Amino acid sequence: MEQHIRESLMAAAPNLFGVPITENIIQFQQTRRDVEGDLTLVVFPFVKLLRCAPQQAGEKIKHWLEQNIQEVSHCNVINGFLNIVFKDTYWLEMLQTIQNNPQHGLSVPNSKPTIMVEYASPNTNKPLHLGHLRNIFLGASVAEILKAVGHKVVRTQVINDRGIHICKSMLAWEKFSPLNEKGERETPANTGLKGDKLVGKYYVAFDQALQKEAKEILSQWQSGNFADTSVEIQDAVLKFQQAKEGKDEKAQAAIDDKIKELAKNQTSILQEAKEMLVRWEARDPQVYLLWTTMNGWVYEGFDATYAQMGVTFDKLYYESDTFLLGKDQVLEGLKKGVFYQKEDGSVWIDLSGEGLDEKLVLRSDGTAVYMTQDIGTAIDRFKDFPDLHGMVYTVGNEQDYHFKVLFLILQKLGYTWANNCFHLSYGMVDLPSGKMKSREGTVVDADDLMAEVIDKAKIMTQERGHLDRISAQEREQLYAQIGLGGLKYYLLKVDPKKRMLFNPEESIDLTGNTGPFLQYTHARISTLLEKAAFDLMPLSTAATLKQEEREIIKQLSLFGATLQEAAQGYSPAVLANYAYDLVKLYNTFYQSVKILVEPDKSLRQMRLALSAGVRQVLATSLHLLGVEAPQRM
RNA sequence: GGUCCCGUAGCUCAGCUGGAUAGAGCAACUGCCUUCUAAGCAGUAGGUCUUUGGUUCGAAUCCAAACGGGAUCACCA
Repeated sequence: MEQHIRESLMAAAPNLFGVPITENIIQFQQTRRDVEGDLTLVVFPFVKLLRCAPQQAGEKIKHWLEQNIQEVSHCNVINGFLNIVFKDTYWLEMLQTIQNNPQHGLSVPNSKPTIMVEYASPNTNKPLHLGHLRNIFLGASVAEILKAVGHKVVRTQVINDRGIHICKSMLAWEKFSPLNEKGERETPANTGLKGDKLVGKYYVAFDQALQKEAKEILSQWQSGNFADTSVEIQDAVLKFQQAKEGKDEKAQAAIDDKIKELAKNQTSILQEAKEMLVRWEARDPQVYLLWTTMNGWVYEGFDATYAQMGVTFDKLYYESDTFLLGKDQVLEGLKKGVFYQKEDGSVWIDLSGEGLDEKLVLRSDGTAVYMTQDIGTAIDRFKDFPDLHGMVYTVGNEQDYHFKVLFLILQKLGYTWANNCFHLSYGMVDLPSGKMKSREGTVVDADDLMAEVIDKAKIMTQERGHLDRISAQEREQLYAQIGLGGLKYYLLKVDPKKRMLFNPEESIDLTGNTGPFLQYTHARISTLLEKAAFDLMPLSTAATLKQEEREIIKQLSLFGATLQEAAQGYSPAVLANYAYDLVKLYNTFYQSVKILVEPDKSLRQMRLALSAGVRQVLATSLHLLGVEAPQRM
């Protein structure tokens, strides 16, 4: 409609104003809520052109609109704003169109290029936590949104299944696991523990042992005992200790940390873990068996968590398969002059021209670093999926710099698709008590949180729900839908790039801007339509619309554009806020108007159609957010 | 210190491709269930949009600086 008015106005401009106008003069915006109108044209840009007061210019356009645009009922000009009111028939036809199209707002599936969306990407040494939840819900939702606007989507994750941190839990399990009466070490089967939890337990055990040993070494150093320490380390420690003299508290603490780091490196347990990594890289059968076994436990645990979360993946990448990738590309890039080599053999890229630093891409011993691997993996993915057009990496904002560099390197290597790669960077999740720190035990476990939220939903639903016609089994399902729906919505309604506060109490709230609030409205409309035995039928276009009703149709008509905006900005929050606004409008309507008991048949039918439209768009929105839409609650 | 992100009501957040009197929710207070689900609705109260300059007919929105919070600057991943 905007486009229609814009084009007509531009075509008429030479006659109407005596001069042609450009597109950017015609600026539309949403009409203020306290003013009559469905669409507002900003008059100011015309003022200069026409050399008259805003009021005059507005009146002129107003008359033209009223006479030449069929859908316009009337207009008013206030303070340089031209508010256009459309005819009721225009809105009723809009409602009819929405009603006839169950795909309203969505694009044709697979009509746009393939995008790979990466999210989750956990380490296999500990269970998933709250931070992962934000990551996963975000990535999963963005994948759905991209699909809805027509992209083909490949959902993927990289499983960080190798490295020193994995060896730590393996080693600790070998060293510290008690034996049962059959002489077996602890397993998920003989302890009943979830696999990822069991492995995580030993990762913690490793850290405790490491801290303990490091502490002993530190106290030896403090008392001047360097018997078990090499001369180089001793020198370094002494140097640091001297450097502390005369520094402020903060600087001293920083130096202490460095000394502690040295002590940790001296521990026998860390040495053992490093040796284990070497043996893993040499494919030592014993270590490999241990590795496969323990990772297997973790995968079983993760699968259970993902199932509870309701997320899936189309393709998995394992770091153990990909960690050697990228070296060839780096060497090739070296030939092409993209990279350069230092005397010690290490390979670097100079990004100072782009305002960044120099960055290492290959160690002097020829082994790969994180960046090397990511270069290789990205290129590999485009080989795996020849029709791939771009990628979305859902990774925390502490890696902003890394991805900036990665995309630049890929560009410089000549991969044009690098321009279609996007780092979906999201802020950290804070707790009211501050930052989550695994060492201080303030990490919120994903499984625990989901269970808690479902439990709370159960209690609250039993208090106020309408459960009489729901079977016991369906009730359990409903509690999970409400609990998880609330949690997902809570994490997704905030702009991804912003750091957010996780308040455990608010996350399971049912009132206000919450998941259950949206679900409730969906359930309420569902039972309403069921009771009315609602069926689609042509609407009478003769009805007069109340303000509440036209507001809703207007909002429904914006769904497609909102979806595009959410896709473009990779922001489920945009969609969440849209859905919330829609629900608020509907609830106002619902409370102020009779529907089922409305005696006028065509009015009743129109209001039911309106309700059905809201339910349809709401259900779609919730689905795109990964939130389930219950029929009753 | 360099670079990047953030700063809006007591709290959590919208609004940010410049436009009218800056919006929600929570918390507080007042009403509304003998009528379709009150997990709802209507209302009251709460703001120098961190500060200072600049651009503009017009700035929460754009630019610059300052202040405050965070991240990041490894031959770690």
